[in-house]
Amino acid sequence: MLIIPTKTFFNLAMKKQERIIAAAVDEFSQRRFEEAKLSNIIKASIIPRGSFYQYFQNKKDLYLYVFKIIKSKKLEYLKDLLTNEQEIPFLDLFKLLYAQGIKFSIDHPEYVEIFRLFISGKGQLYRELMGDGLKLTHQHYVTYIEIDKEKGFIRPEIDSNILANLVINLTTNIAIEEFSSEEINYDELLKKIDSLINIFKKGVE
Amino acid sequence: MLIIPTKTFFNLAMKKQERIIAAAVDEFSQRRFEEAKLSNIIKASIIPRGSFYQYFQNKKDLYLYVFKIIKSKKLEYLKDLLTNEQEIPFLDLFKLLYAQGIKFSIDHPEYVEIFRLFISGKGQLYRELMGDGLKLTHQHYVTYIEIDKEKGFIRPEIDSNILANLVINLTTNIAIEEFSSEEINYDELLKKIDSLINIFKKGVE
DNA sequence: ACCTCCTATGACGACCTTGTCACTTATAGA
DNA sequence: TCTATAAGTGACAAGGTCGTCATAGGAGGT
Repeated sequence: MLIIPTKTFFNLAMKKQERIIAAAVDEFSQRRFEEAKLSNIIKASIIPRGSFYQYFQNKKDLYLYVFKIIKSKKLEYLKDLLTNEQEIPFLDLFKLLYAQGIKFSIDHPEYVEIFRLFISGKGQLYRELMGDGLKLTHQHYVTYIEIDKEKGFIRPEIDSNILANLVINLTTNIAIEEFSSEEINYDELLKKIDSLINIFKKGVE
Repeated sequence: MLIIPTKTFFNLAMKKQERIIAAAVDEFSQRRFEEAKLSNIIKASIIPRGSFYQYFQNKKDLYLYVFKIIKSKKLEYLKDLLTNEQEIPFLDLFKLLYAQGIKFSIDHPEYVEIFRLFISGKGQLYRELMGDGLKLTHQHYVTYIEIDKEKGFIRPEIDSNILANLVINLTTNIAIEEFSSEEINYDELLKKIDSLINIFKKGVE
């Protein structure tokens, strides 16, 4: 999955590179990959069609590059948590991850939109890029959950797989549904998350 | 949102009508509306291009008709529950709805696939067809939850909106993720649902 | 046999997309 | 100033889409 914009692309003036990427982000956040129009990107970044093909092999190449940028930006938000050095209980760790995810959404709504379109596509690209990524995350979570069970933080009857699924589903779906469109207040969001996590912790009854 | 295949369509021999719908279901379950190709449907149902436009105004018309069929079939599975005459507690009602939803998924995987593509599209069509449908469901659920709170089935501190969201998210997403691809055992599924509902009821701690 | 109404048919126009290619311009070093 | 290398350029081919239209076919009534 090597992503190679041409050497030519990197030789370009920074402003030009940025203009192209910005145009691509704009287009890809409005239309999923298959429907996104290179013509729009070209128009918006004011480069001739021919030039584009000197920077990237094709539309997909550009998409992958944009995706790579997004991925690394998101990682910056999560990297401290992902190691879980302090062995935080699973649900608390999840709360933090969730909160960081939301922070990311607020800072970069277009990126989130691209990701949302990507996720919901479930097309060939999805399988290509995500591969077993989600399965790994799932396994990861299951491990944390099992550890929590041993420590007595989580009841042993709970099905680890189902809980992990639930939680993954939350991050990929609810976060977006709930928080992307309307005007957003970070502190209020944190309260919502608390509320949500509490449902999981104590149950509703 | 009137859907009108032509009178001509209904005059057609039943077999022919079914052939066309089957081809449409097949195509629309593989590609979302925008990407679905009329050419494929025409090829698969072995009718000339010109004929198609005597049965339906256009691609969208056909899609709407297919969608209408799916909707009514799904309603058959849920109709007894939706009235909630016996005033079943919310989470138990939800369990039943969920189970019926899964039964539907098993019986009509192609329909589910069409619906999944539709949901994930979030395009213009989505807004047109769903309108405030989901918001109504949400409000519906919130009402049930509040009733349960009064009855003491649900703790009053629980945020009704968040719980309703969570539950809606489950029906539209997890059911599909979890249960569509692999070989399926209905009884085992029911156990899984129980397990899931129990997380909500009792919490994980 | 004729006339009317409904259905069948596929070539075609209009449109749009991606990627190519032959050609031009600019830059930088000798 | 000359030359080599890099970047700029847009018309165009190839391929695909949807929806139309002019014409053909068939069934039934008079």
